[in-house]
Amino acid sequence: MSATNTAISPQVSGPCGDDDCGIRDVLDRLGDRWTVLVLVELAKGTRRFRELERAIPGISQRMLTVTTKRLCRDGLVERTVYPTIPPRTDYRLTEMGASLAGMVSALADWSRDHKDAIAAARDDWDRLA
Amino acid sequence: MSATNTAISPQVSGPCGDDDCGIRDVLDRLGDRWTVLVLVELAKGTRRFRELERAIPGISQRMLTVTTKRLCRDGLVERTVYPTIPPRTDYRLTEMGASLAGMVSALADWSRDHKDAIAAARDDWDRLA
DNA sequence: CAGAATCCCATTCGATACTG
DNA sequence: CAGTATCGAATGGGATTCTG
Repeated sequence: MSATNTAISPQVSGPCGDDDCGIRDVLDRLGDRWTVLVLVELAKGTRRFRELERAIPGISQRMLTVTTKRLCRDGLVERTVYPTIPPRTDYRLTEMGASLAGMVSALADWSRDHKDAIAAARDDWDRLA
Repeated sequence: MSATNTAISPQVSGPCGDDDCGIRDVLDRLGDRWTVLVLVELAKGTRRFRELERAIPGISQRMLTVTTKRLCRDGLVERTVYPTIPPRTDYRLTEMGASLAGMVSALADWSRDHKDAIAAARDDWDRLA
């Protein structure tokens, strides 16, 4: 791998010259259907399993379990289990998770700013299909 | 739950309250295997089909075609065809595409800064598996 | 060179049912 | 409540072949 110079390229600040540095790991999570929504919801504060489920319409129990588990594995979310009856589990962002949520927020801002332009471009394209 | 206070939260500026605004459209593209790499390569300048293919090791002709086409459809990339023999096609970012590439760059920076921490978290998790 | 078309496998995800 | 387990459909993407 070329570990030489990322400083030359003017357009791209310091991302990844030839390979994908670590961005694929991140995008593989962000890219799936639910991770971002869970992240955004947890950015508002600590949530229980059931609260997340209700806050994210359409998510299945299975996918919520899978998604939160992956986030925990990556050190982005912390899980606290209270062995009460009925059981209770709290999910909250770690510091790193909150940091990522900030990035997601920026991306969400971008998306909102450009969603109309994207939709218009698609219309043009599809009309000429 | 309190649906009032997004202004209190310091981490999340103004993303999307309950739904996913337009961010899913963006992440659906960014999330797939090759879009980001094409974006990063085009951020360096105009590229021909074959140049992109060589610059992105492992991509198949099919996926390069599919990926560039999707980017064109979304108005992020412009295609210029020269009806010569042999044919020649130039790809370049639109203004909006360059803007998105900037976001991707920021995300790549974040990924690089945290990839070690993420890897460490995964190791910890997997060790207790 | 720059694709389009086809085949096929792997992964993802939704729905459902069951458990401590 | 907070999960786990299993199954089937849809999707993504690789390899290959063909064309202007």
